[in-house]
Amino acid sequence: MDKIIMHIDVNNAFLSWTALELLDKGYKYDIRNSYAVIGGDESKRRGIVLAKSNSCKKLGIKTADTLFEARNKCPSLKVYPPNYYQYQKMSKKLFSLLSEYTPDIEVFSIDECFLDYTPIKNRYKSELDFAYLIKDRIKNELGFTVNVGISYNKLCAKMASDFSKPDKVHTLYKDEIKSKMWPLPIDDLFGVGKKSSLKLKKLGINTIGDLACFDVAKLQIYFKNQAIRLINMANGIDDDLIIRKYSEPKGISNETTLDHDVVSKEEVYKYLFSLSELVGLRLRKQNKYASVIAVVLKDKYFRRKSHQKKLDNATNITSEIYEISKKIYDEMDNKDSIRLIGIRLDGLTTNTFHQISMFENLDDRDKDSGLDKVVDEINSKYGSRTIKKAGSIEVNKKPF
DNA sequence: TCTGGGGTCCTAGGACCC
DNA sequence: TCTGGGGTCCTAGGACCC
Repeated sequence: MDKIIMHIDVNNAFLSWTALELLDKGYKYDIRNSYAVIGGDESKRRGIVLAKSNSCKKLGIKTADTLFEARNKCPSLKVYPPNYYQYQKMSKKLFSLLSEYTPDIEVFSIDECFLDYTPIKNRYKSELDFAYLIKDRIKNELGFTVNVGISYNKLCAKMASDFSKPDKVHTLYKDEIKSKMWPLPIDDLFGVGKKSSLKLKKLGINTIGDLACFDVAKLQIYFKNQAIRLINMANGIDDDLIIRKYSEPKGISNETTLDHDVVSKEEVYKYLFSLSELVGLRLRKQNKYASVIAVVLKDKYFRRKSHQKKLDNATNITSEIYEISKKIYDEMDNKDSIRLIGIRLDGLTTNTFHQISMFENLDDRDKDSGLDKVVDEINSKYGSRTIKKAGSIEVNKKPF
């Protein structure tokens, strides 16, 4: 018997959640009903659209547009800054409301999740009944709207929740694939982005239905191993049915766009130090160690470059992360002035297989590890970044 | 005042080993 | 004189997602 999977997706999440925050603070009107977007800080060169109201959408404003573009499309546009603490708070409220019904929930992002309805289906009249129940409860109790997609696998549930918005429940059963999904433009298929859609259109594939019926062998010439997966998806076939209640992160990264392009090595080092602190703290919070450290750069031409190093011994010590990332940066021999810099930790393990090397001073390592612990404790007690080590600069305020 | 930040997965090529 | 091939690990970059 098929499973019944639901996908719950908050409509204009960041905008809705900021709207609620403002109403709470006594704002007289609801920014959801106006020409408003949530956008980054232009003076810090982060001026893009993170979320938009429905009226803005109608004018053609898209997520990730520059605010400059957005204002061209809508001169009376109002821009509000994101508040990630608020978003986290609302996200928690949403998922805890849903958890009242079942533990079988996979959090997919801050504003989306999958829910396995199969084990609880006998408690309700129908899946539609249940979907409307949770949708309306969220609207009435939490104050924002969601879309709910119902299907027999995650892919199709997600496709369904995207059909028409806001505040809607949609189904996409097997016998509805042809009528509801095939007419959609190929760009609407989950996993098909700009590059792939361009390639597909050159092959005459313009709708999901076109792809569903396309010759596999011919598609393989252009998409190699991805061809079968693509055609399967267009036919609503997705073997990933597992609801992952919690999945271990594969990597931890922090990156920051600099408010001006930077060439000086000393300045780069300062950013690397702050980033090391950030990723190190997050790593230690999870009781993990990293065995790969990568430094990521974006130059003024928006070209991304990265360099990584596999460590003999996994680490979670800020000073080690810093020293290694400095070395990696030096090896990159970067000559361009850079716009963004980041550190990514990969190959996360729960223990460090530390081998004593001849040149290593274990006392130092213990000292550094102890220092991290003290700093972490004080920061968690009195608010993050109460303590900053010398030379550290503010790089990021996001709590996640 | 033009273009974020945090992720995952895939691919291709090189090194190295047997 | 000609010139294996399979497997694994590592790295850099690309594509895509929210």
